[in-house]
Amino acid sequence: MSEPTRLSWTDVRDQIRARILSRTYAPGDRLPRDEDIAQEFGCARTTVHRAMQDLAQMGLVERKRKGGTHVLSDPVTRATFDIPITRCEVEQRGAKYDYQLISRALEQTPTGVMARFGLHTPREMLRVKALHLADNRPYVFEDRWVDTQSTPEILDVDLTRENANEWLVHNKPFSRVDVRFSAMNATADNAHHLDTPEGSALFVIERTTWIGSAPITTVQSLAAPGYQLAANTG
Amino acid sequence: MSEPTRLSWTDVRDQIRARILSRTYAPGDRLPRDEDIAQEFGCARTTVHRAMQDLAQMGLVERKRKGGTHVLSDPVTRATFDIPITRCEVEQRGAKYDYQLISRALEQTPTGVMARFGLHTPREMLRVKALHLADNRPYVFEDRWVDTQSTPEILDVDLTRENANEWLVHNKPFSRVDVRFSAMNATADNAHHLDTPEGSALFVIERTTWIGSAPITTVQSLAAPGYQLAANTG
DNA sequence: AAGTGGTCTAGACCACCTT
DNA sequence: AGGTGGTCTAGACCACTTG
Repeated sequence: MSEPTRLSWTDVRDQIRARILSRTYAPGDRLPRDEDIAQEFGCARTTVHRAMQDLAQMGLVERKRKGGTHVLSDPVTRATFDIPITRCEVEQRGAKYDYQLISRALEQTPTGVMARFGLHTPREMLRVKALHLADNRPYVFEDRWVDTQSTPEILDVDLTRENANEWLVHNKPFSRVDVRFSAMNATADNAHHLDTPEGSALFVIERTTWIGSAPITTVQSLAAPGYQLAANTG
Repeated sequence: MSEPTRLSWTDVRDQIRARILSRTYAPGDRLPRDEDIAQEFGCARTTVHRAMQDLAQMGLVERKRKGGTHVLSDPVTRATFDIPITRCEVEQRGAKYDYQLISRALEQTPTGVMARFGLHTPREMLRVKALHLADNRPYVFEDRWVDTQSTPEILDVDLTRENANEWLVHNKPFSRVDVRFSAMNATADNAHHLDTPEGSALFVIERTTWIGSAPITTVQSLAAPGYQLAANTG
């Protein structure tokens, strides 16, 4: 007798997904209750729950207590990106990594930086500009602000030798992060550091972190032309 | 007696995360076995498992059978983005949405498009250029290729009235998607459609979909200057 | 008020990976 | 070979939210 192996939650997930793709469950439809699906597949309700949890996280269905499970009618594409330490990113491309400190100074935060942190009053922070190189070519130019109230230790770090990006990642855990992507034309200053014509289109990553509600750092990373960020597969 | 309420998996997750943030469990460290943690917290192993699953997905720890659970030593920032249907995006900003078809023609795929699909030989596809407007101002210019082998129905759609973006999302489910972000300078043609100076930095979203291994569509969306994409919070 | 998803438990077995 | 995470089950109770 060919007894079928027991269904796993991924099997259930894939079957349900197939039904959604084939419009057996069409956009907007309400799916059967977990318990009924469990009965149909001959598995425990927990297994169906695990499958549904995954589908909900992928953005395929929406689940509400009492409301049941519905196929989203205007599906969104959900993509996840990993933003590694710049050195790791460079080395993973098989390139030689180098780092140059460009400037380091205490400055009052301008309104743009205050907005990123959600602050209403200016504050003195450490501003650090630095360049990351891959195979001796400019790779990413970063303009960073570090809050010296939450992170006074940064003042003692020799940033000519140690990279603020890595020092923070290794020494300053954060509890909240905000990430934004955009594009901008290189200013004369940017262009100079990145060795690219003024006005070049640069890919911009803005990353701001907090510990609790206290600001830690915000950084605007400008990637040299040609930079492309790919979503995680899977 | 104040009997503490039973621990939920989110409580366990938050406690473990706090220990990681406070370096109780430092980067590279191996965490205790799930079962030991369960005993410490006085809960079932399943509950610890659920908590760990979440931490692993956040990119804070790595789990391996037999190898145990380790705190990642080079943590990555993981961010999730939702890319909605353009109309929804515009309407959610409280703006009026409009759409204009710019061109529609059968063309041989150039090498760039073949590469996005992973094809080795050129193929004739339907190329559709269109403009999305918010409050009568150009918002996103899209340059799309639709595979007429997998999606012949597209040839019968009146794209002057119906928007290829939405038609595909509602009628052509996909099983795999690739998303990439970059930046580029507006060409004369782009600049004209987006009503912006030539050379403006444009935010670029490339989105390619397949059903099984068959290509469906690939689209390069160029956002008007000022566009910014924010990661999901939470 | 009642229906539905969310979670917890305890135990069992499986599958992968390191040693 | 053995240790660890991964999953399944069956049952129970809880919590949200809709009618």
